[in-house]
Amino acid sequence: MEKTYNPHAIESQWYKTWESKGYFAPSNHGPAYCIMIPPPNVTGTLHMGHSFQDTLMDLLTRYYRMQGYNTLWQAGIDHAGIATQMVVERQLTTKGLTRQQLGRDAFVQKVWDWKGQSGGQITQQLRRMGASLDWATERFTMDDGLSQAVREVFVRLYDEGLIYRGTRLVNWDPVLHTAVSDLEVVSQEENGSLWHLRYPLADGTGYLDVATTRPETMLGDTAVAVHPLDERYQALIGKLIALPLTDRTIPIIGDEQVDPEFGSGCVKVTPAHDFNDYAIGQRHQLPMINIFTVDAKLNDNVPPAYRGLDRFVARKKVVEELKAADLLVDIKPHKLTIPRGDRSLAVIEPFLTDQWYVKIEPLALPAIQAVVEGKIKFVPDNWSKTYFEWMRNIQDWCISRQIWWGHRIPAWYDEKGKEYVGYDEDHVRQKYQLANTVKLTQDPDVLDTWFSSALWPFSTLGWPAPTERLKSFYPTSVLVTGFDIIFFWVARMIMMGLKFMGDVPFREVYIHGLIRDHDGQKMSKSKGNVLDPLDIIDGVDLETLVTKRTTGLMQPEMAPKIEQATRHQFPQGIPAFGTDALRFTFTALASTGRDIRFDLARTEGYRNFCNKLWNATRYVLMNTEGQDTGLGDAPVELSLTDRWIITKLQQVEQAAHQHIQAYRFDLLAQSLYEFTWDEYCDWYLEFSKPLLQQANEAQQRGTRRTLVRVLEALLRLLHPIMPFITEELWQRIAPLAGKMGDTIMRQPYPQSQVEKMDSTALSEIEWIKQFILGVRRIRAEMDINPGKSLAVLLQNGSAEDQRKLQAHQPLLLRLARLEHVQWLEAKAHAPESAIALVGDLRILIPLAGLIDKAAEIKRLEKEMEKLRKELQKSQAKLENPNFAARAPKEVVEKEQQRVNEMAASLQQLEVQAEKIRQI
RNA sequence: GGGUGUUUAGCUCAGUUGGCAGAGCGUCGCCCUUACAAGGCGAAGGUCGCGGGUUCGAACCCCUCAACACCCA
Repeated sequence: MEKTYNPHAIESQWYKTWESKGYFAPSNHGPAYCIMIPPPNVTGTLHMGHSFQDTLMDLLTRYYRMQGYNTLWQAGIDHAGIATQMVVERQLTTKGLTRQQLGRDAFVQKVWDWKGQSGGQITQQLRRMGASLDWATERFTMDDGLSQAVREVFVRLYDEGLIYRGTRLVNWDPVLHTAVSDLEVVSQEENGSLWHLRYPLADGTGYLDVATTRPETMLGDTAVAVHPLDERYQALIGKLIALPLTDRTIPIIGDEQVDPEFGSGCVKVTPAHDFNDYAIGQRHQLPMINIFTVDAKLNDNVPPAYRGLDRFVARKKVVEELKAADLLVDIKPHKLTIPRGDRSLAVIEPFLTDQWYVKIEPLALPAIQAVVEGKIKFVPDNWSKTYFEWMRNIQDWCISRQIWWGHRIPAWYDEKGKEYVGYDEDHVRQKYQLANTVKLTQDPDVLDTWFSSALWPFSTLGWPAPTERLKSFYPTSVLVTGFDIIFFWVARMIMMGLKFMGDVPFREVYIHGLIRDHDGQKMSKSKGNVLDPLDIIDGVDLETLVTKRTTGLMQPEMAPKIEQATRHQFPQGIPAFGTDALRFTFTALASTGRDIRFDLARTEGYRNFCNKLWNATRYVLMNTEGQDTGLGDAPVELSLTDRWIITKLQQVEQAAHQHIQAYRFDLLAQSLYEFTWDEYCDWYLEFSKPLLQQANEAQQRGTRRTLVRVLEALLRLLHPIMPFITEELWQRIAPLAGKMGDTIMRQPYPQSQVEKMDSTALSEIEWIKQFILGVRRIRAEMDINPGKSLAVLLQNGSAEDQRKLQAHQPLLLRLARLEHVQWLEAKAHAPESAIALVGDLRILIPLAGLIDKAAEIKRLEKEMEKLRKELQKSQAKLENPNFAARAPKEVVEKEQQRVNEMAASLQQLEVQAEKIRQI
C-alpha cells in the first residue's frame, strides 16, 4: 500500500464497478426503502447544495441497502422550462436568430438536440460524488411516460372543476413574455421615490394630493380612494377627479384598505396594474384599463404622446408634464419592495391576462390534514409550522406559461373560442362529440415546470399504469430537501400524491440547511464566492479558479474584487481532497441549523481523517497479512484491550443506528470520527503493539483477530459516508476477517451485540489510561524529552491497583515509556518527585537530574488551585440543606463522592508540595 | 406589519430528561517514536447575548429586551 492516501487512485474505478455490476438496482428482497431525487435541472451543473443533499440521500440509501431493505434511489432530471428555453435561445442569439424565426416545432426540436448533447451533465457529476442512484430507470419530466401522467392529471382535475381558465391579474415577466407564479417572483427592497401628485377636482373646487411610487400608471387610473372614516376627505367621496394628462374623469371612492397614515391618505387606483388596486377595483366595480403591451410599453389606451414608450421612459415623461402643469407637489426618496422575476431579473408587471389555474383549496385541506395527523413528519419538526403557515394562506396556482419548452396544455379551442380538454385532439373530439368539420386549435401555452415535478413521486414509478414498482415503492420513505422549496415542491407533491394516489408521497420530509460560504454568504456566481464540488474533489490551481469565478459575470465590473478575494483566500488554489473527504464534511455539517457555513479547513481535516484510516489499515495489514487471524481452529484468547475495543465498537454501532434514524448526521460523523481516531487508532493500535510482540500465541491470535474484525466493522460503519475508501480498504481487510462478498456495498451494516459488551474492560482500561496520561502530563509539562525512558515509583495503591499494575505492566511500560516501575511501602521515604494521581495511587517520578523543583511546585499549585475551586463549589452545594433534602438521592451521593475524591487528591498534592518545598 | 430561527472558546459548531460546559479548526510548548509530520504527546483558552423569574440546582424551562438571519405581506 502507498504510504499516503491518494483519493484519485481509487475513486473512478470503484464507481464503474458498482454501476456495471448493477449494485444500485433494488434487490427485490426485504421491505421497501425509496428516496426520490429532487430532479436537478437539465441545464444544471452540480453545485454545493446538490452535492450536500445528494451525499445525505446516498448515505441513507447505502445504509438501508446494507440493512437489507429493497432500496431504490430514483434517478431523474427536470426539464426546467424557462431556464432551458433561455439557454437555447441564447445560443440562437449568437447565430442572430430568434425562436420566432425558427418556429415552434423547430425550436422545440433544437431544445431536444441540445438536451441530447449537453443536457444532464449533472448525472456524470453525481457519479463522481459516489451517488448510488438507480440509473437504469432514470426518468426525465418530458419523456413519454411522465408527459402522459401530466396530461392525465390535467384532464382529471379539469373534469372535476379543479382546473379553470380565467382572466386575472398575474405576475408578468415583460422580458420573458410569460406569466410566472408568486413563488417565482423575488421581492427586494430597492431605493425609489414617492411622488406626490396633485389631482384636480372635476368641479374646480380644489385638489387632492395623491402619493404614488409608480407615476406612469396614472394613465390607467380609474379612481382615487380614501379611507371612508378619514375626516379630511370624507365629504369628497362620490365627487369626481379630472385625471391629468387625459380627458377622463374618475370617481373618489371610500375603501377601508386605504391607510390614512401613508402619504397624504389618498391613493390613486389602477386596477389593471396593481394587486391591491385590483381588489379595490373588484369591490367597487371599477373599469380596468390595461395600459401596457406584453413587453411593458404603453399601449393604445393612453394618449398618443405616450404610446410605444417603455414604462420607465413614460414615467419620466409623465413626471415632467405634471411638473409643467404644476401638478407635481413633491418627490421624496422612498424605499420600496420591487418584484423581480427569479430568472430574468426583470421588474415584474402585474398584468391582466387569460391564464390557467389550479383551484387549490380542495387540494390543500387534505394536504394540511396529512401533516396534522402525522402521516407525514417533518424533520426537524419545526418546519411543519412553516408549511401550515403557507398552506393556510395559499392562493390558486397559475400553471400556464407563455413559453414553448414544456408540457403543452391539453386544451383545444373551437372557432368561437370554446375550450375542450382531453389527452389529445382525437380524445377531445370523441369526448365532446365534435364533428371533424369543427376546427380545433390547441392552447399555445405550456405548463409550469413544477406541475410535472409535483407528480414526480408517482409518475417516475410508472403512474398512471398500475406498475409493480408503484406498488412496491409508493409511498416513498423520505424526501430530502432544503427549506427553500417547501412551497414550490414539497407542498405540491403532497397535494397531488393525496389526490391521485390516495396516499402521501413520502412518510418523512427531512429538511436540511443551505450551504453558504465561510462568511455565511449565500454562494452565487455574481458574488464570485462559488465553490465547485468537483474542484474540491479533484483540486484546482489558482489561475483556473480565478478565471472560472470571473468569467460570464452579470456585472463584469465586480471581476477585480472577486479576483482579489479569491487570490487572498486560496493563494495555492485548492488541493485535491477527494470525494470521501468532501462527503464526510457534508455529513459532519448536517446539523439542525438552517445555514451551513462551508469551510474548506473542515474538508482538509477529513482528508486527514481518510489518511488516518488508510494508515491504520496499513498497520493492521502489516501485522496480520500472511498470519493467523484466528479464522481456524487454533485457540484464541482475547485480552482485556481486545474486549475493551470490542465494547467500544458495540457502543459506536448503537450510536450510528440511532443517529441515522434521527437524521443527526453530524452526530453520526462525530461518533465515527472519535471512535476511529481517539479509540481505535490512538489507544487500541498502541495497545496492540506490545501484545503482538510479547503475548503468547493465543493472545496474539486474539489481538490480530480483533485488529481485523474491528477494522472490518468500522469500514462498514463508515461506508455510507465514505463509499470509496471504505470499499478499497475493505477489499483487503475482509478476507482476513473471514468475510466473503464482492462489495462492501452489499454487506450488512454492523449491529451491536449486548453480549459482547464488557464493563470490566471499560473500567480497567480507564485506569490504564489515567495512569499513562498522568505520566505523560508530567513529562510534557516538565519538558522531559518524550523519547526518554523514566523510572517511576508507586505508593499508596490498593490491592486492586497492585493487581492492575501486575496485569498490565507491559502496556504501561510501553505507552508511558517507562524503564521500570517499583512499589514503595506506604510509609517509606520517597525521593523528591513529581506526582500524578490515579485515585489514591501516587505515581512518583523522581526529580533528580530531570525536573526543576520550582517548576514542579508551580505545576502542583496550579493543579491544587483548580481542585480547590471545584471543591468549594461542590461543598457549597452539599451544605445547602435544600439540596440534600430535594435533589434526588443519586445526585447527592454522586456529589458527596466527588467531594471526597477531590478532597483526598487535594490533600495528597498538598503533602507532596510541602515535601518538595522543604527539601 | 405577521411568522420562523439564531446568539456557547479566537473561528465554525455540538450540548439528549434541568445535575462536573464539549468537539473540529486555529494558537502555544515538546517530539521526524518503524501505521500515519496529512503525524504523536501535552497545554492554554468560557460573564453560555443582556436583565429578570421558576427551581435545591438553569446553556437548557418561562418572561422582557437587544442584535443578527430568513420567510410571508
